[in-house]
Amino acid sequence: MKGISTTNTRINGSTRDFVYYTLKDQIINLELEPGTKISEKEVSEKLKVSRTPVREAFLKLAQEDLLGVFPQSGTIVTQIDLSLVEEGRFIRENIEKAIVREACEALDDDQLFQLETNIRLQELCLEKESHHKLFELDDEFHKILFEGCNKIRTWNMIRQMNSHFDRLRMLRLVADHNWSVLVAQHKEIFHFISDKKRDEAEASMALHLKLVDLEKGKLKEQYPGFFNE
Amino acid sequence: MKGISTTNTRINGSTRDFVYYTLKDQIINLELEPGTKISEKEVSEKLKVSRTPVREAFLKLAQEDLLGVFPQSGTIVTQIDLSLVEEGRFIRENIEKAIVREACEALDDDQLFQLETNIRLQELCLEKESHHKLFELDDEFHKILFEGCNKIRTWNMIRQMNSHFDRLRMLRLVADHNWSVLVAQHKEIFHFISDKKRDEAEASMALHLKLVDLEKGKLKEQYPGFFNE
DNA sequence: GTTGTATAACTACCATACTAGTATGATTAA
DNA sequence: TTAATCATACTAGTATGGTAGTTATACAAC
Repeated sequence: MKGISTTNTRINGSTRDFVYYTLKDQIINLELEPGTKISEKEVSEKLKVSRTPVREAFLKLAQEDLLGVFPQSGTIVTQIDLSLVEEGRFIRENIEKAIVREACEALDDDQLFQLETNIRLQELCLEKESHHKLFELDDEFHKILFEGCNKIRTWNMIRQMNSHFDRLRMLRLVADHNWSVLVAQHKEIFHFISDKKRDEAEASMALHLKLVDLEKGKLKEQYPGFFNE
Repeated sequence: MKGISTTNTRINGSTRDFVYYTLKDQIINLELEPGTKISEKEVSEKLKVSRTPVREAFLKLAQEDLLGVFPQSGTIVTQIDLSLVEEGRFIRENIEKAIVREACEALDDDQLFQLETNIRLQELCLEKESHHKLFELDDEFHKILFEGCNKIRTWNMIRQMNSHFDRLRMLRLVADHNWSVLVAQHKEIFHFISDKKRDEAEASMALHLKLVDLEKGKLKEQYPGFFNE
């Protein structure tokens, strides 16, 4: 039961979404560690809601492979599955390579400005060492690209598909490896886009999304028990 | 309420999944036409189950954008959204181009044989004019490629993301346009794979997934009311 | 010590009752 | 005739009770 916060601030209107976002946050941030056993009843009591919305939140999280539901038995926070991480990465790489090419043509001045602003904020996070915020800005950066290409639903799909990838990203930030590389790459991608250098932008993006890959093994050593197999 | 079958054969164990697959089938097959209004209570009575599993099936279908749920108001089968179709197609194209390249190396003899068998069956469907079966075989063909590359979950994700695309594919088959082109393309892709011609395979796949695109407008004219905007 | 079994304490699943919004249509007033 | 209001009949959202299946433990037999 450890880690389930009781702060009751509803982000969204519906109870179901409130439970969903609360749990997802805690899972991605690894406050709810992989392997932790949880139950509908337990969560419903902690969050002071009935079991129905909790159950529905569980279903959604199970679809993202963040929870493993075993009928009549129990529910656990899944371990990080490296082959799932790889599939997520594979999807992101191939989609975003195409996106970044399109972005070279599609982005308007306002969106380019948004990217620039975003990068500045990332640099600020480097100084302040606030990795949570950096995590969000990283997502935001990529999201802007998808918005510019009118493919926001594609982005949402990727986000759903990449929960395992996200937990690894979070680990990487916490483990305090070179954040600056990440920001530098964003910067590079931005410049290639605004210069409309499609091939370079694509290559840079591909490299960017291979970063995590390299650190997989290291992280698995550092945090065994978070991983399966 | 038209179109909601009452045959009570459980494919899967859980009531929830039974409801989910029943409804999804009917939506993709356009038995439940876009725009149709349905309600939890109505479906639960027809299928003789309680509202809870129906509700949970609704949630899942809503996540795939096949149902639009309006709180305290009602639920409808969504219209086919061409921009969603395009996003689905975009994803498939970029992922499957990468997959088919990998497939040139990754597929073993057994899997190549599976593809060959599949194509034979497709040809049979051409003669028999059974478009439902052809639809399934089409999916199966692509699925084999993903399996061969150890990316089955990527395929599942794509399937989820492509419900709108699927409805258009179904329309295309029903509207009885040249099915033989489709089968011929599968054949071509197969040969490029077994000959390990990566570039040609990729190009062929890209073309294959652009087919639907061309017929969009035609189908929209033929079936207005199925589409939004 | 090991194995088999009964049982008690869980679990998620499903059914149903209740709540609170929303749309609609009749009624009334202008 | 038109516009506003209220009653009513819907809807999905939430709460809760009961069921059937699983797991773990205690204890008996070997």
